[in-house]
Amino acid sequence: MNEVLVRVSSEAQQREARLLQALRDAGLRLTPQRRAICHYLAHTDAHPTAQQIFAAVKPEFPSLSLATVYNTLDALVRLGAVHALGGAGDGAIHYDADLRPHVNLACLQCHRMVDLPCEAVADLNRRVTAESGYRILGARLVYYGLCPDCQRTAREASPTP
Amino acid sequence: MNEVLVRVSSEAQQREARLLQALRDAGLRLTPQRRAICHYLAHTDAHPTAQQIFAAVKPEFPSLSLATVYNTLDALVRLGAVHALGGAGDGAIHYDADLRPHVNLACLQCHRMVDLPCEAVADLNRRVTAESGYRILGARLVYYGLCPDCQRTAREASPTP
DNA sequence: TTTCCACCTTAGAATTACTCCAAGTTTGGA
DNA sequence: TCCAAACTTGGAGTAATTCTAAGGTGGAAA
Repeated sequence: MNEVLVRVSSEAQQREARLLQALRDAGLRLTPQRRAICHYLAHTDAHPTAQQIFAAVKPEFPSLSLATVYNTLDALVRLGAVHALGGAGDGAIHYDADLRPHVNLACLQCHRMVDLPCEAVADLNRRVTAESGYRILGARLVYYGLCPDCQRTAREASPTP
Repeated sequence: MNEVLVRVSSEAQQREARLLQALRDAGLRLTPQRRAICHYLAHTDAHPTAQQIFAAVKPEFPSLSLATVYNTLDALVRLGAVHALGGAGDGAIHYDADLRPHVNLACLQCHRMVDLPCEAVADLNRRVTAESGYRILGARLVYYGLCPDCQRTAREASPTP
């Protein structure tokens, strides 16, 4: 196992510990279902929807209900432990347990969502902090559009730039 | 009528003209329904959902169909003439005809949300467009934190920064 | 360790936002 | 004016999310 993989694994474990601690601190119970949901959220780089989380955790808990997934996600979002990213064009909400400042890119056609590390985000953070008078605790930056692949598809369909 | 109202009205008229021109330029037809939807979008400061637009325009066009609203909004978003803002917590998509760069500031304590005009947003837009390879059609930039009033309240309650 | 109850999970029905479709209507160029 | 392409409409259909009532369980207190 190389250095990068070790570091990534460590980050995921830290994320998982942070999610569980947030639930504990709020006086909420750590049921096996909630632990499994937090584990999956912390260890994925995708930005899964509630349905995808349900499908991923279901094999481990065959009795798992969608309502439990929604309940847990709602709690984590209200505690500020995960970010809810909506409007990817598929009508679903995507969840992101990575709270470090970054831009999310959502494709309105294929509905995939990816991260974009961006130096300009730090600059925006500084300016918003300085100009707003707010004590900034977090940010959700989502850009919507067409990914390179879907732009190519659209151009082939209608050759009007 | 004072100077501010005149200026606001002028901006709304410019927005409306821009929306209609975008449809014309794309070779789409300017039906009365589409004109009414553009008029409402350009003259509201709220970020209405498709349902709200439908309810607002319906009195003028009793035969108006929701499908027409969605069709028109879809065209305007694809043309980049309005921004689609998802994930407001209500599962619906909100539309914004104000393309000027700004961020939303949400206070976690008093739950008020305000706009912050910010030059740095234009810079971020440029960088995201250049670095991502995406065709950007919209964005939702939300910062969470404590507004000045609630910071003062929090300091008085627990004097540990 | 045992008890107990407030909180949690579950299944399925209900709600809501949005999309699809076929038929009738209208726009805007020729 | 004429007409084909584009648009509108109403209703049915799809998918995400929320609600509800009944049974189950985590974890603090005894």
